[in-house]
Amino acid sequence: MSAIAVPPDRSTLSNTAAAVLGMIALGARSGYEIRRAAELSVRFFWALGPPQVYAQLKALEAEGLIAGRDEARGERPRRHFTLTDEGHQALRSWVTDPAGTGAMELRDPELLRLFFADVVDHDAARARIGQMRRRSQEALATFDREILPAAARAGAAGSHFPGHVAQFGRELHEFIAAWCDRVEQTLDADEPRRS
Amino acid sequence: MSAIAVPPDRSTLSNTAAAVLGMIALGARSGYEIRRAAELSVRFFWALGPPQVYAQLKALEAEGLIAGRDEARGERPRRHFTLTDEGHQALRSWVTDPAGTGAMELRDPELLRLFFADVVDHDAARARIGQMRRRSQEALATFDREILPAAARAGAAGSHFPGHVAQFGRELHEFIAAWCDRVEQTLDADEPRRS
DNA sequence: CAAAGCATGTAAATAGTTACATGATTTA
DNA sequence: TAAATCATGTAACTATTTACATGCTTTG
Repeated sequence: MSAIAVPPDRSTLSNTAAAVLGMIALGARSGYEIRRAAELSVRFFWALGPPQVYAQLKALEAEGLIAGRDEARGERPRRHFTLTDEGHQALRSWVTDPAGTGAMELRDPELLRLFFADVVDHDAARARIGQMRRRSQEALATFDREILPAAARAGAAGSHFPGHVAQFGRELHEFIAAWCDRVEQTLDADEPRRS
Repeated sequence: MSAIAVPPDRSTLSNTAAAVLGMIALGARSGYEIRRAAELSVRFFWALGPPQVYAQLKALEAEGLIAGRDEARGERPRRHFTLTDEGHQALRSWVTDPAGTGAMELRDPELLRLFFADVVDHDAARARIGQMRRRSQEALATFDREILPAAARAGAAGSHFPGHVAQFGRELHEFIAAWCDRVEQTLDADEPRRS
């Protein structure tokens, strides 16, 4: 009953390390490019902060999974990275690894408020649901405007799964918006809104 | 364009503080009871680790939002808490606060692997999708066996929103499982599995 | 060429997790 | 009464975020 999610020995990549490695495999070269590309793709199911990106680049290079070369412009440092053969192999192993799974973690302040909405009146609760629906509608717009086009570019370059996953994100928010509509109707049925 | 998510001044509760406060409002008395109840309810959209619970209890009591009394048994310490009037008011303000919203954060190692699945062959990718579907099916079983019954108990005691939110969780995993089926079919259409 | 914005990276602070320590209570 | 399990809490560690520092590049 081994409960270890991600062993700290470096034979297996951590998820964050793999995310950085994978972004390079998809064509991002510098830490900055990784950050930008991640904002348009993995961001919605695996956020990466700047320090994590640079820390992982350092560690991955030390392990020989990526090779960096200096591309500084003047005083401004810059490093460009590519995968080594070991890096490609490590990424494939990580994707395949049947032991390498884990729970989906969700963290949503709006659902949290809704959970406790019995302490306020129905109008306030309905306001929360409206807020939650609006948030998903804005997310849908972001997917259509930014994330799906970026995934389409990856698809044109031969990588199809970013598109599948982006589509998942879009449909997830459609599901949430539709759910908000349904609870709101349930609430209205329970206690009709006084017009 | 104030980008501050949760101001550190204590006129507004942090989400985690509110989660603890809310669990007490719903009837949990000790840190331990909060932890147990949280595992059966808010866990799936707002996880709470033990140290966070006890840290928040201390802070909430210092602010006068909860009142604690000693209920030790022998050498073993134990404290039972109830909301003060200020605590009730703070919880209502937090639930209502229109500025108190934030992004839904998702973190899913399985989606992350799927995102990079172009580096492996189709059978390996299909295995990942199968893994993801199975995970949601197990989650569905947990909802049916534990989370929905707990929410029903809360409903019997007069709190209906836990039930709505639990239902959201269940339907979310139904959505995910159905999505897995659909991508798998898309993949099979693209490259029929060699039987 | 000055100002604005883009590109690159890091330090410091915060939040969250893992693992454990230990006393009470139940059960064999 | 010994062993197992339940209940309660904490110390130490790790991950993540916020905010910033700074140098290039473009544009008015």
